[in-house]
Amino acid sequence: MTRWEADGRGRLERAAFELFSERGFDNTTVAEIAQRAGVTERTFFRHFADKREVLFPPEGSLHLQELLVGAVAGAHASLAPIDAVAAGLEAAGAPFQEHRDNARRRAAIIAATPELRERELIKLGAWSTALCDTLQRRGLSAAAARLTAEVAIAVFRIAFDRWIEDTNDRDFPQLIRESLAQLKAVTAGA
Amino acid sequence: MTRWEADGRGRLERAAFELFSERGFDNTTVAEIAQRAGVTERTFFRHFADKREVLFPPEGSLHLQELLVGAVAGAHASLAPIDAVAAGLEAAGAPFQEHRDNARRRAAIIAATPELRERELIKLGAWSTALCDTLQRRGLSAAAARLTAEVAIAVFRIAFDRWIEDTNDRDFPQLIRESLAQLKAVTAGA
DNA sequence: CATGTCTATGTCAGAAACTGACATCACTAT
DNA sequence: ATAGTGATGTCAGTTTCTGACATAGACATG
Repeated sequence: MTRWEADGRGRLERAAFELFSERGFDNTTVAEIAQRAGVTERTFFRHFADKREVLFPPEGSLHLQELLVGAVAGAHASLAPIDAVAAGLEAAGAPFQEHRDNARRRAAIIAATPELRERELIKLGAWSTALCDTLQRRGLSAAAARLTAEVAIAVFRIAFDRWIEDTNDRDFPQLIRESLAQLKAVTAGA
Repeated sequence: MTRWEADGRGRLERAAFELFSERGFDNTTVAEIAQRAGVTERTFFRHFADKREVLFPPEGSLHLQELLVGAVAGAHASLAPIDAVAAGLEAAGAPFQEHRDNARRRAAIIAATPELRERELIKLGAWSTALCDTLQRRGLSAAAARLTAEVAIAVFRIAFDRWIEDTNDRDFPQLIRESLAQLKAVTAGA
């Protein structure tokens, strides 16, 4: 038993999610989030570096990054980098499958606010950096690794957006494969 | 004669650039920028939506976006999309050539502060959207256009970073072509 | 059992980023 | 002349975020 209700951080995340959904990010103050979670505003800022960060908890983002990097690092050495990366993207995408409604709500919140889109972009940038390191460890040159990593993340974002918008319930890994195939077609040139 | 010194906006941009260079973005207040420019803090916020925006004036960003889009739209219809895009990227990159020192200083400021990197990413995202529209007007499917546009911007960013870091004074268009060639190699698969 | 340390939180004051409402004053058109 | 326009100043207020210090339960140690 602690002095306070357990999992203050989780309560803050849920309160923020609800309030952002109801009235939008801009029309929600940190004080309101804290109040709904039953803590102080100051406590909010001890858990999250800033107001946006509450939507990007490390459990989610870091975990996915590890899946991505792990799958790429573990892919058979004979695989071309781009195909090792494909395996990584599918691995990172798989966990979403069961949380589609939630993912959609979250995407809606983020899409509605430029500030949040900025944050999302830089989070994906971190994935790209991690992926780049991993690819270099697979023997790729720094230049090729950077390019591959950036393009891979672009493919992930596009596949994710398609998955969110998709009305036919196609599964995420499949959309990754399709996007990647389209990438190969598009870059093949004339 | 107006009541005030001319070009308050430009003075604010220059003052901000200097101060950010000298002491960094975080250690500079808007009040200080305004003071150096000889205006009020309130005036700053009438010219720029927020403190970061002063580093991303529309004259720069929008102009380049028009070069990019214009070159792609004007590229010969027989060109493959990816090659039309290559022409656009070179066109957008060309103006930098003569302002390399300035570009480098600016890049240093941005690289030093996550908040500014976020803003830069979203600005490039706008380029991507504009490019996507243009590609669709060239007859590309929405899906292929999005993919091509995102990848193109990734190539631009990478080429730009290489150009900034480059010690051999290679020119920007050339770096674009090299990066694009590398992209084709990397996506070709095994 | 007493005592001390650790950790998560509360309290408070304050800086800095931003916003809305209203005033001012040169310039411009009628 | 007079009225209107546009860029700025003034000022009060909200919101985000930070630093310093206090508090209370959990836990270990003697």
